[in-house]
Amino acid sequence: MTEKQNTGKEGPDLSVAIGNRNVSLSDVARHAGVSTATVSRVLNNPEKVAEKSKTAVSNSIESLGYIPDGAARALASRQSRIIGAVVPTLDNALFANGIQSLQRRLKYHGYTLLVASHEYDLKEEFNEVKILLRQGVDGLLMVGSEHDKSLLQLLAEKQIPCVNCWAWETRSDIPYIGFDNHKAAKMAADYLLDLGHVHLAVIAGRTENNDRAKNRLLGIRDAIEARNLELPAERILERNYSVRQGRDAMRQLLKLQYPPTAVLCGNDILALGAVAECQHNEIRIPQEISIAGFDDLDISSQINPALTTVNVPSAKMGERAADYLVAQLQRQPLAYPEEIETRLMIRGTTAPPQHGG
Amino acid sequence: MTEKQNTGKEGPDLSVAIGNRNVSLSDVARHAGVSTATVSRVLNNPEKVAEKSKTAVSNSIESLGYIPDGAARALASRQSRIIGAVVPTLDNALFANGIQSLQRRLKYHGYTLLVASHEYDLKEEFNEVKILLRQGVDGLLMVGSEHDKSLLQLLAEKQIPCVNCWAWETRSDIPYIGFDNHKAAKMAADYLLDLGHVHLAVIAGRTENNDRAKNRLLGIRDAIEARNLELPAERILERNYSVRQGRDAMRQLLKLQYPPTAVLCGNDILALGAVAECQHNEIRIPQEISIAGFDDLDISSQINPALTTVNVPSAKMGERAADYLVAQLQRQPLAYPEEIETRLMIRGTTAPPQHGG
DNA sequence: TGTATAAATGTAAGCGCTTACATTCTAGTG
DNA sequence: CACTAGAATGTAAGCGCTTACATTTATACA
Repeated sequence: MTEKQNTGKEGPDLSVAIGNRNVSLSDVARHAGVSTATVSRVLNNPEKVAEKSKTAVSNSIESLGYIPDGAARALASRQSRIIGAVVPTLDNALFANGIQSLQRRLKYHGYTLLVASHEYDLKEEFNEVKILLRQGVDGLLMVGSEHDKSLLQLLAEKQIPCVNCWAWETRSDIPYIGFDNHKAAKMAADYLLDLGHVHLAVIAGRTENNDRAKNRLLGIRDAIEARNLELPAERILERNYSVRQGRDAMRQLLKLQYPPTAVLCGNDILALGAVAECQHNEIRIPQEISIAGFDDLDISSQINPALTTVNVPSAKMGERAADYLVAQLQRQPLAYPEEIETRLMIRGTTAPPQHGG
Repeated sequence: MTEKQNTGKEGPDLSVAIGNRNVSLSDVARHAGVSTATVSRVLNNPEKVAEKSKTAVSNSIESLGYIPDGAARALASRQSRIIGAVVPTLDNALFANGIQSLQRRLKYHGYTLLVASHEYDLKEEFNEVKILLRQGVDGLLMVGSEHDKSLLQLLAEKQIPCVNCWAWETRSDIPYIGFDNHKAAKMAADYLLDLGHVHLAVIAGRTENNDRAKNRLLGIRDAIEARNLELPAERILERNYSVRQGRDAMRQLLKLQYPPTAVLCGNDILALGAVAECQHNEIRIPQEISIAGFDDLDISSQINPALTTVNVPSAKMGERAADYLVAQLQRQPLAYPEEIETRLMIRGTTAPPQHGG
């Protein structure tokens, strides 16, 4: 195929040299002796190309070390094959896990993931979405149900497929693939109440700008009030996502005149801290106090005693979200929002209250 | 599977209106009564534009809701303002934390982060880098010192600023911003040896395709051999990154005819498992057995007893990496590779061996 | 063998920006 | 006032692809 006076010395690569210009699609076309359109087709619609030219082009691509230019492709085709995700932070096992799984699945579908985080600042979230849109993402994943007003408006304008995760709502403009934090937290609270606990306390995550934490707290409160019991303010502590803060909160609860017999935590990290603090004070779990978490991290089932908690299938959620977004992009009408089930994992940190405690 | 004529009665969606074309830079130009070049200038070199047209353009941008098209900009300017990072997985607190910090800092510099993960598969890593390059990243962050040969060649061709993290090497084509795993692990091992331990065991992370785990193991071995002691094969266990596997490994070590008096773990997660298993068997830490970790996760200082471990400043590393890459891109020659210091955090899980144990 | 049809390929017009270069405007100077 | 340097702006040529449409080639059938 020695086109023109092209010294097709072959051999892998080399080329390069002086004018460090990257090899472009038209270089490939020339090298393979076809038009640029044909090269583009073997890249995007190989079924429309004759076997013969397909192999010629593939060989040229290989030997020139051609890498398509995503920007040019995105500009011409109006799609970037990039999906954006905006999460509060990666520095939270739950999100990291879900995002990892989202990414794996997107890769499987041929998409790439662009992540941004807003650190629990809704204005910042809006800003990040703008940046992602600017970068030309084809689809968008967000966390929770609380967003800046302008965000929703922007999304409506842009008409980009998007999905909300880690939460669940039925009436909404944006589809959800997630779970009902309120319901799940209520389930955990009901379980403790059924065991006979009356004096509950809550170590919640920060609820500001965080509908997940808010709804979990609400679910617990609703469960308690449904039984005509009370959850006084001094028994509701809000803490940042850290083991240390979980410990601090528990320390404070233990100082109360009538300490709770059961503590519900907004997430496992706080629960782990609560457990640690009790052990530090030689308070026996679950005999003297019951503790429950939320998330079911890997570690939670491994500590002594193992933590009772609500299992949140983050990985599954990430996967479904990927499938959903890709289906939307490929106009497969089968895709639909989905409520992911949570399960109460009853383990060693909970038991009925001590009689005559 | 009603193909075709499927009227997507479905839920939300609603796809598109009619003239949904996005507003472009030339729309802005027309609206503001200037040329496209001027609009572009106020976006990229505002100092070259007269105050008057600057405000006119800004107003038009605002009122039209213009969002620049990143692909077009990247194509024309040859830079995307995107930095790529390829990590083994996000599902590891250490990486998630470093990436979070990298991202925060990149944002500060006006860059966006594109993350990929290869799940400890070097071929896959190469593949991911190709994808990132295709997407037009301006710079690249990778983890560790072991990479596919073709990766290095590709990088050399592309001439893109890049940096290796979570490892440290002085002679290398690629600059490092990280720490010396060998040295740090040796430091931990030396500490235990200094305490008088003779029968050490190691629960290492998976070393295949993982130079960090490999070097940590090597550092421990070197420390031991430097004292003419031995580390027999049955005292070296390799396990995946999970608390459960840490427990399993410790269980196995405890079954040995002569159990170790001290166990060095390749990371804190494994160490947490090891601690849990001992507690489960009512083996007192540190009286009967010493355990040390590596990474210093948030939780490690909060358990009882607190875990002795090597502190790895991931967040700092991510930040420095961001600064370095951006400096390279802006041709600021001040940027240089940097060794990040690790520290041994001596806490409650380690003590001299029991006499006559 | 000729013709209709389908398959394969080529041609060339953009996609929405940036930027080199050309042009116009402004203000300072003799 | 004519002239000039420098600032501000405009013009238009791409950047590397995709894709509608035109053209050529292959295939089937009478």
